[in-house]
Amino acid sequence: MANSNHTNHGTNIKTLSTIQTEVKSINRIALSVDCVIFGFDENKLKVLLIRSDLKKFQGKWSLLGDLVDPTEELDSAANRILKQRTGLDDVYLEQVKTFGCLDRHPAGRVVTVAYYSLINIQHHKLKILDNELHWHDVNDITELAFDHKQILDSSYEQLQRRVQEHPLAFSLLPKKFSLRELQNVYEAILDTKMDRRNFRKKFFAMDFLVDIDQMEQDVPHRPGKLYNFNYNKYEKKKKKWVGIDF
Amino acid sequence: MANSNHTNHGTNIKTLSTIQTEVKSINRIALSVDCVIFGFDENKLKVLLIRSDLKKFQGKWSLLGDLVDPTEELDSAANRILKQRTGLDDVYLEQVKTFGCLDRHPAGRVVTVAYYSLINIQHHKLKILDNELHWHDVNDITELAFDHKQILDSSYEQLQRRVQEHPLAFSLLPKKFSLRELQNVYEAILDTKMDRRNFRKKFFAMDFLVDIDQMEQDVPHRPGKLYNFNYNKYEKKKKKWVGIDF
DNA sequence: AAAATAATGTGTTTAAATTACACATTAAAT
DNA sequence: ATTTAATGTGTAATTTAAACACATTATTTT
Repeated sequence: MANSNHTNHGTNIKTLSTIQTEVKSINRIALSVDCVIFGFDENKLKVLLIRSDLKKFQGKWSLLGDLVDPTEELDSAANRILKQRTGLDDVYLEQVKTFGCLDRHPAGRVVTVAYYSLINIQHHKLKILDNELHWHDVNDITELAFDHKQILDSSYEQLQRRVQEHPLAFSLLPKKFSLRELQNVYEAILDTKMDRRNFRKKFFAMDFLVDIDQMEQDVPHRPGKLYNFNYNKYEKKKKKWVGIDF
Repeated sequence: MANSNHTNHGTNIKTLSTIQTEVKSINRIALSVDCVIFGFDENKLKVLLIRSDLKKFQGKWSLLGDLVDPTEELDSAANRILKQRTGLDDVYLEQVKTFGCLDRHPAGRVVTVAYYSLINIQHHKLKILDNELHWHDVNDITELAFDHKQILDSSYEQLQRRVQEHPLAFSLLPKKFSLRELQNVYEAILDTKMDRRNFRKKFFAMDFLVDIDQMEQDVPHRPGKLYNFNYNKYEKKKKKWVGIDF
């Protein structure tokens, strides 16, 4: 933003650049961050929700969010919420979109910046326990408090797009995973079935999987081999793609 | 956002749901919208910039933006800026990302929601004239006021991604266009050269171009045929794609 | 008026990527 | 020892993308 104040098309345009000291209090707006926390369990894509305790949304579930402090970075606010709710640091976090409908919050104008994050459910299973937090199947959610269903939908769509072009799926899995687990993640996120042979072929061709020479443990069937994802190699080789298709 | 106030991991979490009436003034933040206005001229991708009149950024160029009024929708603010600066309604507009670095604005904490828009330069050429607005080659920009270079880069990257999967390019062209012009747009945005025959084949195969049985006028060479893009047909047939590639 | 110019317009061949598809192997469970 | 249920692997067919050259048309130049 920020510019000169010209008269243009008969409209007097005053902008931030004319404000030399501070933005007037009357122009300020409450800002929040909402986190769509995705997990993967029982071959389903899950999202972590909390019961709303607002009267207006009694009994409804909502995303995890909080106001942004004026001295706090947006990403820091998102990370703070994740740490508070899951106990996890260093989770995959990506901004999705900002939602600012005038009537989206009963407390008045609250603009919210949506993030989604991908976590490994096993890593924090112990930390939910009590309270009103629960994992929900993404595909079973029909209604949420506020405009959170809309935020969830946008986030899920962005996840579906991004997971096809970036190595996100691994953030939902343990460091060691079998190809079957990996395929299950993709099938859950993209809501589709894939051919096992072609799936394996594709990933082996990419050459980012490291055979760590270990097998699955405690599975009720023939154990599969375990792999790591080599992020360093990916960072070096990742492709810039060009193609038109719609 | 919005939830209960639990004690969790030793941290007392108070959130919006505890605020029944209104968010405290002290928690509010100035919010702006910045528009990256893309155009296409002389076979180059252009962006509309204005000279900053902030002392701190004297002589520097900046994006077009303004504060969001607390009673104004985010999209409305973006449309208002576009209308003010270009005189255009109904332009293609897409939210990119929200930038909120603590020190991004000298006037204090100002969080800005970035949008990019695609307009046909010819349609409003008359309206810039005076004032400090100018079109700049996207690829020649090395520095901008505020964090606007970063905003431009993010917007340009998003445009490059989206233009490959959605029919955005047509928003930069007149309703009637030749295949050569269309290819020039893609080559400018993606910064690449394409084979003319394969390009035409691809678009004819998509079957969204309507031959309007007219030829280019006043071109200093053999005129090409003119086409429309059939948005209705596209909306009906657009594909949901599934594939993994990174 | 004729020749030169500079762009449009079109098909085929080759290579690469994706899809479809079936059977042997291994460890666990019975 | 047998059954079960998953892992693990290769090839052929199809589709998609890439490479590539020449005739055509309107304009411009001579």
